[in-house]
Amino acid sequence: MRLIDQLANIPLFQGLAQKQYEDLAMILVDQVFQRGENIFNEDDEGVGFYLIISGRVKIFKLSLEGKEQILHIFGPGEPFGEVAVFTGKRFPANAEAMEESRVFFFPRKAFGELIRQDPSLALNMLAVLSHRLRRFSALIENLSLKEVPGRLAAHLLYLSEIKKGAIDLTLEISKNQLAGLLGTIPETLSRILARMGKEGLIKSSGRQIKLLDRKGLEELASGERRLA
Amino acid sequence: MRLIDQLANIPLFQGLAQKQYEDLAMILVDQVFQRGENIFNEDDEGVGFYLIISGRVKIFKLSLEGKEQILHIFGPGEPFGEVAVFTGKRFPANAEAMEESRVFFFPRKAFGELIRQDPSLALNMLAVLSHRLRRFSALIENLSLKEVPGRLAAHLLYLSEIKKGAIDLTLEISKNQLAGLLGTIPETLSRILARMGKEGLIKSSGRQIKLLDRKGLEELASGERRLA
DNA sequence: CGTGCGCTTGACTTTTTTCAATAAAGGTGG
DNA sequence: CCACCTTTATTGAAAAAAGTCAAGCGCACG
Repeated sequence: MRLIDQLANIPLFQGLAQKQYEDLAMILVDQVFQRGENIFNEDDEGVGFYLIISGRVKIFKLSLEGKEQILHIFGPGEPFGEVAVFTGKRFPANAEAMEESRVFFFPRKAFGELIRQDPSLALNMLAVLSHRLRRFSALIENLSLKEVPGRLAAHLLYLSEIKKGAIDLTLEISKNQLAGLLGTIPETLSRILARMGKEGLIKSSGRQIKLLDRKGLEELASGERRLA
Repeated sequence: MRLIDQLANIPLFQGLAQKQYEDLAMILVDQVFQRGENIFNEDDEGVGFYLIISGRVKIFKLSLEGKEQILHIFGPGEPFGEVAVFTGKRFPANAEAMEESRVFFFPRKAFGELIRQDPSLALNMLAVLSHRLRRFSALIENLSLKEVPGRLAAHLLYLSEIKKGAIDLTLEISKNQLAGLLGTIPETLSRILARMGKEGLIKSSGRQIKLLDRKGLEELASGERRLA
């Protein structure tokens, strides 16, 4: 019954009845995707959703010219593709494994039954979606209200916050991907990183970034300050 | 029983048991806001959510310099502020009545009880949130992947689609607000409208906009074409 | 009838992207 | 372990897009 224990540790499935775990285990499909492998594409039929067991998956939009805007990067324990399940429409974005990733796939119909039976599951799912909407609000705010240095500063502070205020950060993604996450391109990111370094706000080498002037970064993020 | 009938016609409350309508009617607070009146602010405690009965409400973020990014414009039958209910955190944006608006307020705790009792209510709410995430994905895509002419073209086509393909559109909001919705400023919007007119894509006067070259607009929206 | 707001236009500045070239890093097979 | 090749990152110069500032028009509303 290893599988059931695994499910019980997922936040999304917290606090369910034993029977629910068994049912979940019955309907899921265990899948593995290789690094770079495509999981689904925008406009594919949304026949179910996924839950990451190990690895990382990026959800992104693509422009005609090939520029990509990353919407999310998800890791273990996080579900993705649920929106299509509840709207009954197609996936609104693409999903690709960033490294070898194991995921559980939950078919739409069967999962719908389960959720109908257990309000806790529905409430958990509501919390997940709400949290996601909140993150999107922040992303939209950044994209439209801040220029790139502000977005980057906000992102660095966010990373630091996740690490309980740590000053030494290690990027978990390539700078190309970070650019995609910030809604810009690698060249621009590179320049801004360099400028932040010159102004003594950060010290960056490779994927290591050290925050030297937190207050300065906060001012940048809020728009009170700008880079020379 | 007028109130209950009113509730039964709201998509969010579709298909509930009679008892649920009575309960909903018991907990709601009937409120009216004047044009321009503030309903809640970003970072206010999320003590409940709202449902619009009549009027229109805009949800928006504000930058330090006062530029506003409109996240949503909601009308009758649409709920707003629910994210705070399910995350237990503060509101992620501001809400303001765009005209005299009547809303029902549902206190967080009481509503939580109801949702726990009725999976249909939870499922409806999931559908609403999913739909919203989908719209946000589109907004993010537009903000980061398209330049302003493309966003405007996409928006005009969207308006036309809502009107079943009508060619004559009437803006329901001021151009200032349209600018906020598109993530730009009034001056830029004004210029682009003028350029689209010169190129024979549209004809605009005041709040009337006539689409003259749908294919051209589609090309703009997808990035295949650009304005001279 | 004047004040104010929404809208437009012009000139100018800033920010970001594009294009191109090069450097550094990382993995693969010999 | 090294040479090779691909991917990732950086930098400069030029072009394009959007934003700022300022001025002016027209229309609604008190």
